[in-house]
Amino acid sequence: MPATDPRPDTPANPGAPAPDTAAPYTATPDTTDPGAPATPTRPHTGRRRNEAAHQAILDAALRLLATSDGTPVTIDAIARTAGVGKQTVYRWWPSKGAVLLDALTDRADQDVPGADTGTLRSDLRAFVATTFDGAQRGPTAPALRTLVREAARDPHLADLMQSFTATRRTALRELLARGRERGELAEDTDLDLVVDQVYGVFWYRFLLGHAPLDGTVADRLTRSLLDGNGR
Amino acid sequence: MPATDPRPDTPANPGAPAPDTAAPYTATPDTTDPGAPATPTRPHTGRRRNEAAHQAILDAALRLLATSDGTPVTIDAIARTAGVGKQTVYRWWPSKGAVLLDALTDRADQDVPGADTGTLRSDLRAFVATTFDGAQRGPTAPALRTLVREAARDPHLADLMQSFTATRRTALRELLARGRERGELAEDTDLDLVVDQVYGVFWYRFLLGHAPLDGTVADRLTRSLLDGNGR
DNA sequence: GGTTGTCGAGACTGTTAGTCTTGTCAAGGG
DNA sequence: CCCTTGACAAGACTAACAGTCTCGACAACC
Repeated sequence: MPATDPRPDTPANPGAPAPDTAAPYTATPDTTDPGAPATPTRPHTGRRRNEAAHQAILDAALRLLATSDGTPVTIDAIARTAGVGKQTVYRWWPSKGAVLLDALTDRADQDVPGADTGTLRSDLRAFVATTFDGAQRGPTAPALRTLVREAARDPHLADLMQSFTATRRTALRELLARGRERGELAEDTDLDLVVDQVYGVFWYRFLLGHAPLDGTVADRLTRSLLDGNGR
Repeated sequence: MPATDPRPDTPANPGAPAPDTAAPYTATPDTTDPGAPATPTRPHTGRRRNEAAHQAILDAALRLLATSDGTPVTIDAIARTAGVGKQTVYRWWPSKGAVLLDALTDRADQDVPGADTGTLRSDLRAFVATTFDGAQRGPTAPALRTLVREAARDPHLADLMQSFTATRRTALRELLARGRERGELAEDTDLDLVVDQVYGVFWYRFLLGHAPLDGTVADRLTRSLLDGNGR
């Protein structure tokens, strides 16, 4: 995504054919440039960026990320799988982590569930359930787990991930603030703590995998947050 | 608890070169184990283990762990700091992670707060506050953070850490079960979920450091868990 | 004195992130 | 038509680091 892409001109052409294997993608496919670039700051000299290679790298990264059994994904493997030189990867991304995160966000549905269903309880329940579900569907789960593992050692990636997750944290916080304004939460509720209870449980179970993260748990967590467990 | 180092001159314990001290993972220096492990098959020949080196390694590891600014602690650095050969480290610990965890647990007060103060609320409050406090006092915090970062890439260490934390998880669960039997928790309470809410928040905030983990938060979390936030 | 096993020191292997080099190829500009 | 510019694949290279292996010395016991 643009956040990690140092290039000023984004082709904005997401419908790339997405080569499935290590096919060398025929370096003469495009482009005649559909539509003039938005800001032609400079007439641009030299060979143009190979968009097919760009996508091939992201695809390869995501595929490796998804099938990695816990072992770290290497840049060499990504480049080889994409049929691309290593330098081509480093020309467009500053670090391995940036490639990985970009690969994940390139495909992950970016819909942050913040719908207003009328009551805090159902809003919260939906948010939690969607979060739990979304992280475990498709190739997302192993990819995300690998990504976090990499982030533990790569401060650059850790930063990127934090701003990535901040979006969702904010959405949840606003959902809660809405409920508090409606009087569905005690006025002295520490919203940040509630947010951290949700995401704390989520990441804790997601990463350790010692307990489920399903609809039942989403229900119980919602109830616990709103009603407590005492009596 | 550590050391005990009976001077080698008086082998009250004839064989078994020192796995009786702090060494849960038992590097098994010799013996090829298929025989009876408890009985010393041989009266021990050869030079004895240098207990000073053992402690020097643990001390060096803890010091590096505590002063590490996020960068991983290397075995070379530990050995050099301890004035010890690298092989001496690997003779007694199976991996870097094992050394690090041992260094931490060697010093960390192992008191798991499970005292029965009479009411679930105060038990829980004390447990949470002690957990929050204990992790942030002294050299523990940076060491623990580094350890988790290492564990993210080292499955062996991840295992060790999981059994290390299991003790505390169990203590908390029993504390909750006691309260439930007393009727202070709803009978259908999902104890594991409550445990994960506590430790989820703890680790989440501890590792990300985006929000405090102090007495006030401990109070609020306890209240949230027991009474909920809704109204 | 002989055997055994530890010691410090450090060379060595294998892996990986990231850089640099080389020869090539596409897109302009003159 | 050639020349400059910059992307490209391939792969050599550097720098870390975990973990292994070897060596000569040394200590404890027979």
